[in-house]
Amino acid sequence: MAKADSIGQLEQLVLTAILRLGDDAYGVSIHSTVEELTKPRAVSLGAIYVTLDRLESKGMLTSRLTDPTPERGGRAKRCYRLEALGERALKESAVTAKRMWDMIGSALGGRKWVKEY
Amino acid sequence: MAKADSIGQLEQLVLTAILRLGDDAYGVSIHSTVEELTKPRAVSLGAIYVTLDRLESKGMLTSRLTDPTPERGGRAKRCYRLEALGERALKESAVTAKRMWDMIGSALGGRKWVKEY
DNA sequence: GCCATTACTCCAACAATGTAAGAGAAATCG
DNA sequence: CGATTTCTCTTACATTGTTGGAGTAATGGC
Repeated sequence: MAKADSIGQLEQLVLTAILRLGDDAYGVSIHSTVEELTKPRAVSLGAIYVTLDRLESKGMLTSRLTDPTPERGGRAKRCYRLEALGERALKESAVTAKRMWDMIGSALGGRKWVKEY
Repeated sequence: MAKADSIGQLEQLVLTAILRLGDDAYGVSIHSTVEELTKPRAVSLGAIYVTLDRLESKGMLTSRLTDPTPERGGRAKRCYRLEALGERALKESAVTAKRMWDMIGSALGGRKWVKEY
């Protein structure tokens, strides 16, 4: 393994989406939440599933299959749940991200250096 | 190339350090600034140089060799300068990082969920 | 029942990035 | 000169990112 429990960018984004989505975190909803974060950059659905698999095998999250919903095409979903290990890794990487944001802000003079967002 | 101008985690950290260091951005100083951000996680010097090379070949930064300083062992340094392309990529990824931070914060109830930092 | 359609999951192959470990060059000090 | 210190750069490999498409279920209309 690379190191303790470091995670990559997409992994962070995926964990964040799961945290936010709570009980309704499954492939497609996670995908759209992630794209909300990376906008305007797109992310393919496949990338999400691959990342989900890897995070699960690292023990950062667990999954279960739900019953199909009575919607057109609504088939069974695999819902994910954030585990303690995953939450810890997410928080740690978020702190680094925040420090970076602050450093950039102060280096650029504290003024608003970005209008979007 | 992966996509437009997306950059990885270490790349973001390195660009941030260069922005912050201004005229004194070279391998060793960048390394210590990056570790200040990732603390308590360590990063090897080699990782920094490799990343610097890659960023330079992408046109995100340029470098020049400086004259040696009159210090014990003070040899010539290769100083880096952030180019427009790099600054743009950094800002973009920083915005995503900030959105993630905010989403985590609101998902966790707005309370202070981390004491360190 | 069948078929078109929709929502969703998962795999395989490849590209980019992250990381460690160590070799090697240049300068100062005694 | 030789020891020491600061710094750069390379190699080799591990992990993560990304795409594109295959495959499975369920619904609704005919």
